[in-house]
Amino acid sequence: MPDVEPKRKLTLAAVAREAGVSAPTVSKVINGRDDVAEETRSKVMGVLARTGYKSPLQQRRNLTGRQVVEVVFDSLNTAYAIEVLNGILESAGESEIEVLLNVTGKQGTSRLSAEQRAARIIDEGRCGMIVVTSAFSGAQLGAFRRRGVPAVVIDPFNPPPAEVVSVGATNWAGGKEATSHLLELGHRRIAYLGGPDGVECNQARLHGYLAAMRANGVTVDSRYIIQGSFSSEHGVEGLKTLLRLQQRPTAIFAANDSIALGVLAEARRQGVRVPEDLSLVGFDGTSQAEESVPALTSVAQPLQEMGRAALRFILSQTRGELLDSPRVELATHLVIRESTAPVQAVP
Amino acid sequence: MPDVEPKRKLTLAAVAREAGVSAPTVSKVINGRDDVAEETRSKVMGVLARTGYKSPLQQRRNLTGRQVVEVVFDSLNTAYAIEVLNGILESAGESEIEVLLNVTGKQGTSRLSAEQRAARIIDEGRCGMIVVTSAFSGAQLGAFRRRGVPAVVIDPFNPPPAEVVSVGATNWAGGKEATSHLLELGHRRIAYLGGPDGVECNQARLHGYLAAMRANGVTVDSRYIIQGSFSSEHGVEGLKTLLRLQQRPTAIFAANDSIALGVLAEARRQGVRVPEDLSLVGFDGTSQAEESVPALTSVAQPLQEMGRAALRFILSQTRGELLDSPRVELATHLVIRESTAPVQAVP
DNA sequence: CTGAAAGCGCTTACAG
DNA sequence: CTGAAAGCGCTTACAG
Repeated sequence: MPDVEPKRKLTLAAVAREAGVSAPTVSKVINGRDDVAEETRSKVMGVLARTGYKSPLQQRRNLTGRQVVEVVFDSLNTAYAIEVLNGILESAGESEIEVLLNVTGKQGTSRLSAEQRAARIIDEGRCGMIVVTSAFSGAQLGAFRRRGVPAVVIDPFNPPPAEVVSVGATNWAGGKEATSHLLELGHRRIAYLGGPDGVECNQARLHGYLAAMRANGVTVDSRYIIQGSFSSEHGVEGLKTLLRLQQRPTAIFAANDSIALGVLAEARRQGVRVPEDLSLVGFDGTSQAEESVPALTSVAQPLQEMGRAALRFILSQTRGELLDSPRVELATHLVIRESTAPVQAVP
Repeated sequence: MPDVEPKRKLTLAAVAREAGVSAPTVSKVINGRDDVAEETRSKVMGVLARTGYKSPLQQRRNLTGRQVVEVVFDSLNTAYAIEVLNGILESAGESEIEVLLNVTGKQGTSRLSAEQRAARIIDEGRCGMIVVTSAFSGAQLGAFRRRGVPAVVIDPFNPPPAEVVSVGATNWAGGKEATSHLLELGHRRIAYLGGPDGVECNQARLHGYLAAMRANGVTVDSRYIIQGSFSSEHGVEGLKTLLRLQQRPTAIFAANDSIALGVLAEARRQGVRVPEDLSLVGFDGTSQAEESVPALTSVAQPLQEMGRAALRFILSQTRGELLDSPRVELATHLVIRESTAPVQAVP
């Protein structure tokens, strides 16, 4: 006989009845008055927990107020960030979740300490937090977990503590695929224009590149590896440096599309033709790569899907579900466009 | 004798007394019921605003949380939107206001009616709403105002009702300046690749163009005016159409940078050199214009500043201040880069 | 469209 | 400590 009582609204009075005390007594327990016998208090607390009583204020919040997830970016000035954000927003729209957006800028993690922020998130009944590229240290992320705030990190700069869920892409495999593509086109002098040295996804891409080179028995000239930042400026400067070499590379694998577009712009200024004189592969697969002339061959990350996955994981954690793995990597795939071609006869 | 009555808590009943109506009536106004005479409603609204009445829920909320402003975009897929958003976020950060982000997509104004949305905004103690490019009809915006939700519109597609504050740029003056620049370079065959026909800022830019042409005694060939959408595809198609004309234009004024970049990409494919064969001016002054090759001459809008201004106006309204004008236009300015040059000897 | 009356759910003041 | 009674502030149902 299933429990199909006509579900009346759960009031303080009902809790009182259930607990065998008066309404004022329940009120006192809820409001933390101290003029309640310890035995009475725990009896009432038990009923409150069991029935899941919510004050009208809380009920109201759950009715009108939709759940809110806090999303923190270090910056919104990249196509990468926008696509991830769009994925989160789209997914949030479907789940009727609202998105509170925070951009911390380079100065790091804004004025609030991790503790203050965690307290606020709990206080205001938010369902969790998504952190995109850095902005929080491992220690800070740990603090969230300890306070019970569901948190998911997308492409963390450093490996997060084991108990924090993180979402990324198969950067190593992507780097390997990009480089293999160039090798298959006959290129051997392939340069790598990387992002910030210590950042994990950059390292993974670099090592994918190295793995492909090694697997093909190609020795890497160390001057062909130039780490820097994920910016078009780095692409511009990187190409300038590479063109000054005696042995110019015939192909460049750039660690993201911004770098690649910087290379493309500088190549045009220098009269270096892409792909005739120089093949070029980017990473990210942003719309910019598609729209450039020549259109850029690039390793596409499922950025929107990463945003969507992050939100999904927040919701799972909110529901108390356990995730299979604290680290999820979504597959990248190489999109071949116009910026890569077979190597020319080497002079 | 200053008014130093012992400040009793401001209740709904007190507001009713003050307004000379009953408590139920005030309750109806607050909850947006429609069975209230317009006159009564405005009388009560006046007292509510003057006394600064807050429902118990709101009172509670002001104690715990920070203020939240809701920001609604139709899409986040343009550099334009990102820059406006960054302006809002920056300004919000300084004022310790949080930003709730909503993207409605093309389907229009999401699942919620204006009434529901307004109710939710009030209910959750949000301080107002910024709407960027469309997403709400004039009638809907009016509904917000009637419910007392401070609202500011940035670049509305249609002129909003008089009582709604809107922020934009001097589109007409900008269009005129762009066109004058081309005229000064000796161009006479100047085409206009516009955005959606009915959208106000596009019309203003078009009429700025027409005004400059007329002021210089240049007759406009109607085939040189092609309205479409604010997209690079429109630039691509527009240039194709223009190149099929017997009398090709020597210059194009594109209604935004995306269109201009579409023109640039197609020009490169067709072997049309910019600026030697074709001068090109965009509008918006986004970073894309700066980074393209050749760098794009463009009418810069102070997009970040527009975002900042919108948030400022929300806060003024929240404080009950009256604005000097319901419409604010920030100045545009022409940034001359590499995509414009003196007209060549005409064949 | 308005408001007197009844109602709701929680809290307060206080007698026991 | 407890709870009957009064109170508070808002909302609902409905007569006019």
